[in-house]
Amino acid sequence: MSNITRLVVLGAVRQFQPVHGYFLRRELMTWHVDEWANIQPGSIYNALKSLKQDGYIEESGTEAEGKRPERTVYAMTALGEVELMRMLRQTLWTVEPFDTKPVMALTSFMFLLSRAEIVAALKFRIAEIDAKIASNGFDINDVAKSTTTPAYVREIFELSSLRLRAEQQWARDIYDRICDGQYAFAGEDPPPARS
Amino acid sequence: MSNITRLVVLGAVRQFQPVHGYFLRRELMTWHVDEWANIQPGSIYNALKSLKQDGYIEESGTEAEGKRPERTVYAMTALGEVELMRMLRQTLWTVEPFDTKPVMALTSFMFLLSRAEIVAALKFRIAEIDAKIASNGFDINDVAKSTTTPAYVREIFELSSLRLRAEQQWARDIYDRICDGQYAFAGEDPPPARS
DNA sequence: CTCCATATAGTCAATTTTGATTATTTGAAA
DNA sequence: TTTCAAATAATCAAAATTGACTATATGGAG
Repeated sequence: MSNITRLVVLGAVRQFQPVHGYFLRRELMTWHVDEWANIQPGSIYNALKSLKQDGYIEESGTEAEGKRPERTVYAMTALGEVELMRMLRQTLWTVEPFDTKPVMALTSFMFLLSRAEIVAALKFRIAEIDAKIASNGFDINDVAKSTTTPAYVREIFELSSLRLRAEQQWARDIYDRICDGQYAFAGEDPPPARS
Repeated sequence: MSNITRLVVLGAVRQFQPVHGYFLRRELMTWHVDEWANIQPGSIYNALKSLKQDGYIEESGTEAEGKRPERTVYAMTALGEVELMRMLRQTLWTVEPFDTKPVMALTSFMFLLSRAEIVAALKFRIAEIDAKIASNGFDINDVAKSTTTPAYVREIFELSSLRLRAEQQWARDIYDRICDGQYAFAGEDPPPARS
């Protein structure tokens, strides 16, 4: 499966463990992961199987509520904790000009990292986006040189650059808010209740 | 395969026919389809097979240049023409808040439709984006109500809305330029050479 | 009380995608 | 002139995804 599916499902197991597939399915659907990460219910069960096979999660038994069907319950392993952090960091420190899913997944689980790292990475991302936009400019030149490529393809890169600007604006906003103390991160107390 | 892969490959066959898989592969890679549509070479060959099976394209024979390996050459069928237009229209008149690929694919092949339809659809899209942004607002409310959903998930919708604004700006730009006569569309003469 | 729509908790076959691999040919350098 | 990297034109197994399907249980309407 895509890394995003693994990241989202592993992150969700970490957050809700011990947890069964159907719970994750319902919960993640309320997060609209089918829209922003293109994860369908079937993929969740598949991800659980595959994460288990890799030793990142383990079956902590089965249970049944009333006379409902049996449920397989999963929990993180130590290996899984490490892998989740690795995937999260990898996503945090990489800007994808065309794939919107990584930032979305990142946003859902960034509280697992420290405030300091998120702040540093956001700063990095803001600068990195300038670089990607510059790179798009060169791609536009390349495309213009090809005689077969339709001129319209240029518009794709223009749109990508505009979208990147939007993400940059968003990164700036959230950067400020996180610096101001909003949200709770790893190793911190829960945030003060908001009005 | 995703509809986008089918749309892009069918559109490319239409543009370059009679054409063999390896040409499409190279050409589409210069369009960076691996980046903006997540189409890998293998998917192109698979799309060709599947489009052929559906009767949208046909093998118009095989050829070989010098002592190079044989190449299978494809061309559109009448059915394929209709299907391409259907897919293109479907994409044109639908705004996807999270998936960036459809607009990208659309942009590559919109010249197959008439200028009048593109202009009308862009107008529609500009309004539709306002609606999607409003809808995001309600999703934010929903998410806020769930006690299990992390508050950060809200940021996903904020980011989506900012991205949609960017796409709206892009649609406005290109709308103006197309109204001013830029680019050539179905049933028009080629555009005057640009400086 | 009975019926039926919806919820529960998945599974599974078919379709797609990925990435590695194949087997030949060409071009350029040593 | 040999040799070796890169290009040509794919194929194929393995992995991932989709969406339809299963089989039971519950709750509410009539």
